[in-house]
Amino acid sequence: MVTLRDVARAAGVSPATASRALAAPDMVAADRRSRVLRAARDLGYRPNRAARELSTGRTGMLCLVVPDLANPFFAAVAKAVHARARASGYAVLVGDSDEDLRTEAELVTQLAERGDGLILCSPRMSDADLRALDARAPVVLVNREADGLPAVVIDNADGTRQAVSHLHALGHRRIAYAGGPADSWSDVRRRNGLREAVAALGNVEVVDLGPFSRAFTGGTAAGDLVAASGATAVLAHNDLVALGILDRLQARGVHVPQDVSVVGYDDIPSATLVSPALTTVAVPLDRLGRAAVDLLLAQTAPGDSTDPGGGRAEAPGGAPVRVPVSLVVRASTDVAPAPRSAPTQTGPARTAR
Amino acid sequence: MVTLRDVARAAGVSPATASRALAAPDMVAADRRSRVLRAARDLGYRPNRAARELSTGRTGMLCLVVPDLANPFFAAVAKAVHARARASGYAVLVGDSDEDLRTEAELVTQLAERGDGLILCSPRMSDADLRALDARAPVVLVNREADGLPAVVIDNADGTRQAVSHLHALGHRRIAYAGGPADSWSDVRRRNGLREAVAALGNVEVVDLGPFSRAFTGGTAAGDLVAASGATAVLAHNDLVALGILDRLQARGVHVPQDVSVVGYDDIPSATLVSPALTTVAVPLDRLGRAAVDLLLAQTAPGDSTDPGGGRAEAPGGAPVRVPVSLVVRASTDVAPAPRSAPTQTGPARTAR
DNA sequence: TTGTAAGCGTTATCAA
DNA sequence: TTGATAACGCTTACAA
Repeated sequence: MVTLRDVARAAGVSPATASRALAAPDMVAADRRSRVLRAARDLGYRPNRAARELSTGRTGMLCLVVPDLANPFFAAVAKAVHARARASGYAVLVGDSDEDLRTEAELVTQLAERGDGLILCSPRMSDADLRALDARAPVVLVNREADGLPAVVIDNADGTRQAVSHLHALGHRRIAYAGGPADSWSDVRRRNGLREAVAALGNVEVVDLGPFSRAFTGGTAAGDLVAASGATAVLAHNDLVALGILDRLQARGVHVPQDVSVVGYDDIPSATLVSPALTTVAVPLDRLGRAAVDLLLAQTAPGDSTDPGGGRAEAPGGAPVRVPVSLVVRASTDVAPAPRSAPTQTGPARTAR
Repeated sequence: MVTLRDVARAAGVSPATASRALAAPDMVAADRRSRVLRAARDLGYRPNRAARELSTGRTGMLCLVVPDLANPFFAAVAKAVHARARASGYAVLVGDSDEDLRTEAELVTQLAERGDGLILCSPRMSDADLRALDARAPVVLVNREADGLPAVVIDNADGTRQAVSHLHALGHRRIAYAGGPADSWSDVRRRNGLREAVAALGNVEVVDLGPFSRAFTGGTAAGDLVAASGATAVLAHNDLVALGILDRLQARGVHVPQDVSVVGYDDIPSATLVSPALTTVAVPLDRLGRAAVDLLLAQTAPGDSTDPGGGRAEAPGGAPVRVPVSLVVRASTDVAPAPRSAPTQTGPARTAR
């Protein structure tokens, strides 16, 4: 193994100069610098990570913990985090908690001592535990808020607002909502947006179909209720539920969008793989991931001076970064509602595509 | 920060004894051991990773590089790798090459010096580059073979064999194949399986629809050719292509499976989100990932003695681990083929569901 | 600008 | 079984 001493010797300088020539080129005279650089190249010098870490206390790695890597939602965040981290010279240590609180707790404590900071995606941990963790290593929350911890969240309420507004514009006046689990942090917020939007509109009626599992099967169950609800449109907690509804409605001979319009949330890739393609509230997962990295690096950054008004990233403990969402209109809401009459009739659409 | 010296001092022993008490408990007297353990606990001692790494040369991390984390195929592998690595006390450094050769090359060299070994999933690098990398750090290939490097691959050919056999049993005698890119390592093997199966059966005819992009859109293009081919069944390179075919056929009024049966490959989650649900060759991604970790750890393992006939994992440089695949029959091949007549007719199915 | 030398926290070697 | 002590390879005061 080639060490810095070897390079220094070959270049005829001290190890300190060699170190500086590589890390802080401006601090060393041009001729010596080039000698060092060449020696390093010739010898195939690769700095020893562990030694550097031991000396500096920084690993150049950040940790990302998600509930499920195989979930397209979190996979997209992971991809974005990786890209942004890499662009800043960081490697990514990834943790999959398998949707389990205990696993999550173990994972974060293990990873905390391996990286320079943690990005926690939809963590289930308590606020207190999160704060305790933050004392060990800088933490950034994604899709979750806790006390004053830096966080980046989706503007959940605004998404439902947009969806309702879209449906209202199409003429829908009776809209069903197929919500997620009652204890879901995001569903509460999506419901709030729904309530506000409806209140603002005045002439819209909402049928709460009740909570459903956040999966395709949840949607299957919801589908039957939609058909019986007399609603001309349904807004689902997320795309998986919406896809389940779509499938169930079609199996029952209810045409989408002619008889019932369907709107999802998240815009997972599958939304475009079905017909009709799903209108949905697109969540910019890549922005979520990028913002999280920026927030973390802002805390971790060496130039951690007071920096008055300098950095563009949120100050630690500042207000959460709220990422905007946007409705993507596709075929599943392509037409105006049929006249409000029998719930499950399959009459001709008022407006054909 | 609490160091090992602090613990040693508190326990009234030397740092060396403290180190041993924690790492190799049997090497130290019971009384001292318990004193050290208690002191460590009381003081909240957390060993410094960097120092340990510097001293031992081992990081306790392994690196995983995939072409695309957001691809459900690779996401599943990543999840499995993570789970298996964690069970063995390893953390996972993840790299996403974004399907780009240059990025992949940079990534692997960067990661190689951070972990104890690399798992490369469907790498695009040349055999020579892979060998060169292996000289730096232990490498295990997934879904790729190169020289004598340890690898774990899918039994691609067998999957197509199973699919053809299934279709043949249903009565199909004219089968279309919508292949992937010509330079695809796996498509070549899937084609081989197809050829062999057809040769063995004797009375089956294959229509090669040509290469398609491995995406949904590739399937859309293939769909039209299927309809025109006069085939009663189509086998696609992968599920995405199959889904595209499904969508296109349905848009054209061709009923699946009554008019044409469709079979995919991979069994991505979306395969069950469409109707009819997709019959497909299921690839056990979790086994792929687990096997890869086992293979890597077998190389990395400290007890690297000759171990005659001991370990259950493949010897480095041994034959690639070949993971079996299995056909999952779903609705998209649920009926016997309609009588061979006009290519795109939408006549009634011979057998209803 | 450069060099010397003192760490960084562990593990491993070698006597005792 | 234990304890000094020397690595491990790099960074960084501090001096020159």
